[in-house]
Amino acid sequence: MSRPRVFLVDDHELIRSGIRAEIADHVDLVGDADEVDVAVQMILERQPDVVLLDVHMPGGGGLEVLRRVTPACPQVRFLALSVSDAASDVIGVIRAGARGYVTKNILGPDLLDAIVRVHEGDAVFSPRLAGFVLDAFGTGTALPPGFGVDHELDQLTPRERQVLRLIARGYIYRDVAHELSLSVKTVESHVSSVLRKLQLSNRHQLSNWASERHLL
Amino acid sequence: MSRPRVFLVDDHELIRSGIRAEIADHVDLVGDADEVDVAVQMILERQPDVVLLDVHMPGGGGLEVLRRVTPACPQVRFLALSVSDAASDVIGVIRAGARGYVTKNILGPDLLDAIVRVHEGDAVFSPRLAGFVLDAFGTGTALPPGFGVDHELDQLTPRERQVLRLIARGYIYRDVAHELSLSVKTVESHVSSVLRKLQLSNRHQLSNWASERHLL
DNA sequence: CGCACCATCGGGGGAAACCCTGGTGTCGTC
DNA sequence: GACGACACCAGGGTTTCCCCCGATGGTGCG
Repeated sequence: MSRPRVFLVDDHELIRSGIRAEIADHVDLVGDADEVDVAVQMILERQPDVVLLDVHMPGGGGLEVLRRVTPACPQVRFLALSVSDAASDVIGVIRAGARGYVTKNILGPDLLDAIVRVHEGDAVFSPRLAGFVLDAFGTGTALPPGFGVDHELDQLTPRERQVLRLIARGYIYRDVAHELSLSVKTVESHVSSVLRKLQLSNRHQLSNWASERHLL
Repeated sequence: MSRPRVFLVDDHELIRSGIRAEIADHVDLVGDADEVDVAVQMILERQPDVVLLDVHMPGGGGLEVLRRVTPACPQVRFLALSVSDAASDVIGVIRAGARGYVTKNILGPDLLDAIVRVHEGDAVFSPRLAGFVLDAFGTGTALPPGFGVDHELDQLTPRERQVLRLIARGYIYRDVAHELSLSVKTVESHVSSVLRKLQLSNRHQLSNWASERHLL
């Protein structure tokens, strides 16, 4: 596995430069940002392998970044970085799709290790967090591949899920409508709702989203 | 395509060692097992590309292995291996998700070929089975995903394959054009050719087609 | 009852995708 | 040189997609 391309999001310049100094020799730092909008924009452009993400930031915090990037770029992995070890913070970002969570008292080499492991697909937690994270999701072993958690799928109504499945298979609206005995306009409505709820922008992303979660 | 990582499940040590001898020089044998529980456990751990699976085994048989592994690891492909050529056995494992079925009188080189082809996404059946497998599923074309064999991909010109890859990733025509320094009209041309050659009707089906063959 | 949510359907508009026809030029082969 | 395969581009038309707005019922809840 080659050097991970890492993007850094934190609102404190001091912290950013500290982290840079710790990890710059072993990863490719492809950029950093100190606010949500800029971060989202740059991450989408530069497609890093791993985003180091401060959880507490003005403008929605790391959660907002996660929510806006993940639907469009699910292959970008997030490692949350926070001074807090509050359960709600941890659970929040994990549900939003982060692949790990470490506190800022982590040591440089350990941070590096965490980045590498997230890059390779592992989920990484500070030891004292690991326990209750696993508790929160039931058994630990059920978690791993693809932490994503179907929090998002839960938001959909039954009808929307039904439409989603057909759309994801490549049906055009007309055929979905015929299959479900609906009008095309109704199908459009449902698809719009699904796209809005999953924060996707078109049905191509929807197909990918569905196939990544094996919903076929 | 690199050497497939193969796992072997059969309750007869003799058969296992025979198969090992036949194929060990050309694939990476990452393990074997002689009972269902152990097999499931090890397959989940080692994530082979292809599992050679005996259909008749104590403890539920190969079917049970399929049923327990596939939901967690859909990317693991199964090639069923059996002394039986009974229709019910064949249909059963195919429905459970196996990508192929060969009888044990298969010759070493043919077995090797079958493994490689399953690894590459093809579906493989002993010649005398192919007939009624097709019957059982209606028309041949209803069989896939992954049956039609990649004669289809061979039909495409290099440029068409290049366009295909980008389209399958969800690029819109304009972006494909920009990426390849073409006009949108040229991209349309190529896509049209691809759709016609693959007998698909829109780019969404194309995305699915590509992702089933993991061409990303 | 009011209210929120869901499912259904519609209009209109702009962008994108799809389809067909046809044109150019290059290359290799017969 | 003629022919075919391929890559490239264009015009013009139809369909599909996506988004905005709106409307009607049904259902469940405080």
